[in-house]
Amino acid sequence: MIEKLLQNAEAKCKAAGGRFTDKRSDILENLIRAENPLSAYDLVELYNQNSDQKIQPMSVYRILDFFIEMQLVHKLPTLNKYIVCSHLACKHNHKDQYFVVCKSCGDAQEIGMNPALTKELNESVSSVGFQLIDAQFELMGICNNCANKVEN
Amino acid sequence: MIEKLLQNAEAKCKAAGGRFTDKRSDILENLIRAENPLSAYDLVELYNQNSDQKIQPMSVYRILDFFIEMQLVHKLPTLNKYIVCSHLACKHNHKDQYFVVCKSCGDAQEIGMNPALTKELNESVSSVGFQLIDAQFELMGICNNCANKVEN
DNA sequence: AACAGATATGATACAACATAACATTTAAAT
DNA sequence: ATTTAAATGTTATGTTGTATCATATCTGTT
Repeated sequence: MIEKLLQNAEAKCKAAGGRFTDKRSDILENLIRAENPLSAYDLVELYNQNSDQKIQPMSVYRILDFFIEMQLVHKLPTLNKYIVCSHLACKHNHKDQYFVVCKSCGDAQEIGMNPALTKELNESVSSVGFQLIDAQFELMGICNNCANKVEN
Repeated sequence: MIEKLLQNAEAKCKAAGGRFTDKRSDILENLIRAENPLSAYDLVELYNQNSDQKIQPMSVYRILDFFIEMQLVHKLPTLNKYIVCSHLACKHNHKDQYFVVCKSCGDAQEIGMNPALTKELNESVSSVGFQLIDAQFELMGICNNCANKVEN
């Protein structure tokens, strides 16, 4: 299963003229296996624990930037964490999506943007004199799991 | 004009059982006068340049947290900067809003969320098993000013 | 196969953003 | 006047991210 995702990722990188090096593959795999979004430094630690090789933060940031450009990874700026794109398995591109993040457990879900929403955002942004470049965003919420556990 | 905004802010803080100290007032005023969102360290510098008193980052962060709680200031996580609420002049509360940030000049505009959008977000979030807590978010765009200057 | 150019990583240092923890001051309420 | 809570001071440190220059690796061309 993960193997498939990695192969698909590799294909996308190569199609875009990028390489899919061992380090990139390992970092991506760690991010795929993670249940929650991870920070760059989380990935440094994970890699250095599980590999003979060592990696440094600078390299992880570069690798993350590369994957973000490839649209295989998304950054969640409110958390300063990174999450794998939920469409790794697909062939086509998904430009417009947003995320809900559980304030309690940190779980994040990607949500595809429906056309009506895209339209609404574009229009409202135009109305204040802007053109939309990137509609990706995050919302804060609580997942049903956590909502049931705590009565906060 | 600014005087009015500050008075209004003071009233809101006091109504919520908070104080509106000189430092808080000065920090808020600096943020109101700023044309763009400012970082906490920008505010430290501004304050220390323009006042006999000195302030430290820790205090600025505390003051910003206070104002965010009072809903007088918003944080823009993609920029790590802070912006005054566009409804400082109003009496009523405005919980749901989002922002467009110009990638070129850093200008940010607050946009009120219309009910249809709120509804759409709530529904889509529910559909992936979450309850929405905070619908505030940022979009990346380019303002017409900058769009006309550069042909990028 | 050897080279040239582009892509990727190594290594060190540092910048920018943010919080922890404990002490002191200031305001408000009795 | 005294107590209590709120706000700020102070120092240190944690976290996130980038600049810069050197080295290695891959890819295509001859």
